[in-house]
Amino acid sequence: MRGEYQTRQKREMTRFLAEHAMQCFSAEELARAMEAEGVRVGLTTAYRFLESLCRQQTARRYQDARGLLRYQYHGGDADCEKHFHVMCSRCGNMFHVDCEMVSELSRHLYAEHGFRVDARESVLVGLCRDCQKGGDGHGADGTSGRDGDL
Amino acid sequence: MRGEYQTRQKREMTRFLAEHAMQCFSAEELARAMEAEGVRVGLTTAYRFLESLCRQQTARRYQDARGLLRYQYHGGDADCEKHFHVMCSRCGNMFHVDCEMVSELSRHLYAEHGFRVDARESVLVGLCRDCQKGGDGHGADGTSGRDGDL
DNA sequence: TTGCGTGCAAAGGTTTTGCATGGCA
DNA sequence: TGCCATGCAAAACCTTTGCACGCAA
Repeated sequence: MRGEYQTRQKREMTRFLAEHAMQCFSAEELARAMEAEGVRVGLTTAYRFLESLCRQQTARRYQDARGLLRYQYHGGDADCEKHFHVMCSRCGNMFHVDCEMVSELSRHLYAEHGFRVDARESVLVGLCRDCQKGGDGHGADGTSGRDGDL
Repeated sequence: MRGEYQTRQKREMTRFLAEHAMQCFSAEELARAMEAEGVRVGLTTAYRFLESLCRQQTARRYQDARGLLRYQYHGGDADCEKHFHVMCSRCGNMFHVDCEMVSELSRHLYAEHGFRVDARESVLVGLCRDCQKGGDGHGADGTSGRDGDL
């Protein structure tokens, strides 16, 4: 019989990510966060789970400023053609910016420069509002309660 | 005495990169390309050389779609605030797109969304002109004679 | 002669894979 | 019972570091 099994780990990771939708986690951060919730999840399992979410298009994968793979759960309803992905080089988080300039930019780059942009995969880098304020930053743990939109 | 030494490896790598300005190489690709030119350069040396170019601002470092570190030599005269960096997800090369929309976009994102973009670090992903034409692509070796502007 | 540069080998860190065991259906 | 899922350990990968030797100045 073919099909996926519902396991404790998957159920809990899914719940956790849904509760922290749009936040960004590396596999290790997720595993650690799960442990903090009282659910031990192996690193391998976290990797496999996050990869499967990406395959199902319910999460997005990207590399943060240090080259670490991080994942952002969006539940499948993120219409990523319509917003920019902006990543803060300081805290490592990624945000969505809903903006009418996205389509304008895509159109322009194709019409004038022949380049077919994939907005889902493109990431603008810079400083988010919080990190511009200075201070010592929040590290790149992705768990600081920030949500996915600027 | 403080100062840099001019060695055969540095001289040859510099020459090669200048001849292939704006093309993208990983350390391994560079080492292999040098070998093809009859100059053996250790992988470590290639890494160190490319990193030093980045420190001197004569090259830029980025990660391609597979997470590999790749370097683009631009000789220091690239005014990267004024163009987009667009990376082809198929061939892995990065191109510059001189475009007046860059500053417009930066201004807009800051004014309307509070995000301070760093155009030098930002990479738009998609398909370059060549790869849109289909065919089997050229692989990601960065040595296919393409130059850095679309 | 001095000390920077080189390249091998080894270490480092992240992600993936192999495999025996455990758990869902 | 039959598979799928899990997690440990090990492998795979890319990149960086340590160190002895070579070479530029």
